Amino acid sequence: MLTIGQLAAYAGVTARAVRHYHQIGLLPEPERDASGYRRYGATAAVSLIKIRTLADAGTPLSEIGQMLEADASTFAEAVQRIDGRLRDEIERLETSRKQIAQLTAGDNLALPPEVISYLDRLREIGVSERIVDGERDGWILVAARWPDHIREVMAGKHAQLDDPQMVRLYRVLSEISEDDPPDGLLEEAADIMAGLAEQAYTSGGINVGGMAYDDLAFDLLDALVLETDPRAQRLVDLMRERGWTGWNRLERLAEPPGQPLS
Amino acid sequence: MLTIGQLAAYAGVTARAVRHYHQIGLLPEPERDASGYRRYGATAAVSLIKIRTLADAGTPLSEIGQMLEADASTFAEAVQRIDGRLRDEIERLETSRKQIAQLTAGDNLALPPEVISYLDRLREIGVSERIVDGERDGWILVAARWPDHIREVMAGKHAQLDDPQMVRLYRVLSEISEDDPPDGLLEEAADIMAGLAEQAYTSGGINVGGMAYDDLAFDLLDALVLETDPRAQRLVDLMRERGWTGWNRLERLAEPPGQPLS
DNA sequence: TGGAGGGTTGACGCTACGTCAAGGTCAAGC
DNA sequence: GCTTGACCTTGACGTAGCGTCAACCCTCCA
Repeated sequence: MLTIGQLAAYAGVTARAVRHYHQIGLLPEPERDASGYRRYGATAAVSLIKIRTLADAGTPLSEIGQMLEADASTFAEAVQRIDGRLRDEIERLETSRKQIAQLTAGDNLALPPEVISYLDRLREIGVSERIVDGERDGWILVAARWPDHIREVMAGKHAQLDDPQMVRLYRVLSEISEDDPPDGLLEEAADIMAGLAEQAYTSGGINVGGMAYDDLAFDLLDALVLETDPRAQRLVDLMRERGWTGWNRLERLAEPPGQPLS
Repeated sequence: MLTIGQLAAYAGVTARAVRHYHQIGLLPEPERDASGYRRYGATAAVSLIKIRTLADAGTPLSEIGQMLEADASTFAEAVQRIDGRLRDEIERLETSRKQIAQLTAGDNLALPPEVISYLDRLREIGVSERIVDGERDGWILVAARWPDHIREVMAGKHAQLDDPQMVRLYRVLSEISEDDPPDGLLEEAADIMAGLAEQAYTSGGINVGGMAYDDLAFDLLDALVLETDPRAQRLVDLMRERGWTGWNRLERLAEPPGQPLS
């Protein structure tokens, strides 16, 4: 007669596992000896080995009991089910591995390559790291909201960088984001933005289907800028003076500036 | 400002998940509005998306916090660790799939093919299903104890089946295992066994290195027989009268039968 | 003004055990 | 007979990542 430890050792499991199988009714509780110890016979050893065989093959404990009593066809059916689950799980993990491989290449954090190259180009232009970080976070929001439009949008943004005015704007914004920016820069930035907005307005700007102007994401983008640097509010105000409202999605004010709206 | 449900929807998770991230300190608790609702800004949305990106790639939540603050090399290191764990997990599941594929082929329950063919041969010979089941359980114990010797052992057992006496023994045992066996069969079985034992004894029998005669497994095998059918005890007694002790591991008695041992 | 559809905290559930805690038991050596 | 170490007992909490009640409060819309 075996003690629980001997039985467990024979089957290559821990005593705790055996007790667990008792608890869930998978292995019947054996007789106790005079001192209360569990005492096992050979059939228990056989049962335990069968249980471990199925468990090692990926069978959930909750199904092992039925499988041990099942006929051949029911058994085969169960095996199919379990194999299918294993396959799904493997597939999931393979997907995870692919995704994590994408993350290895720097701090891109799930951003598509188009965005990464745009950020790199900003750095080349001399845009401050602080601004680039802000851009990155913004694009994270955009990529989450419109994963299928991101390439189109980025193509447009890349083109915009060919305009020297846009480059100038980014550089001015970089200076503004410094701890102690020179005076007058805010106004200069607002002037450039207003010019670019005018240009975009007449040429039609970047219009991508599926990106509705009243989308929550635009509000989030605007909010993100203000959360990142509250001084941005000043720029918004200056733009309003110049006849534009909003930030990531500039719109021409209906009323001329200086006039009360109501 | 977003409610928890809106934030969750934006990132493609459930509100419960967001609360969970608060609980474990992965995402900071936001301000509450007048009615106690959590109110989130854009940075929270960015953080949440970053968290999900890493989590979807298989990063444990407990490590995501540090990863988001890590520099590039620390980050890459962590990615390596996680990828390694994913690889291990996939390997484990692949192994499970292979094992479960083995189980598909009938009721073999992880027995090596040599044992399966032996059991099949027993059935061909006309051995009762009850005896075959008992044999199967016995071989499960043997295979668990000596997985590396099972082929050797089975070769010997296959050879034994070429002896008509052994075939006769199995058939007699089959009859005995019936609910109402004829008289005298036990004696016949004992006679055959004694003869076979004598034969094995003079020829040296099956000796496989690594299988010590005092092994616990032999006790288990003997116990298994008695647990499966207590009437086997009668056969053990008859064998003792014929000068043999044990069952799966017969040994010649030192004293002649009928003499007191002390 | 009522009801639907949000939100709040608190708690248990899931898997397959690992790991204490606080004892009682057994076998061996002195 | 005593100690010591290894083993047994039950009970309970911990793990990962949330899902799912329960019981209640808040908001918005017809």
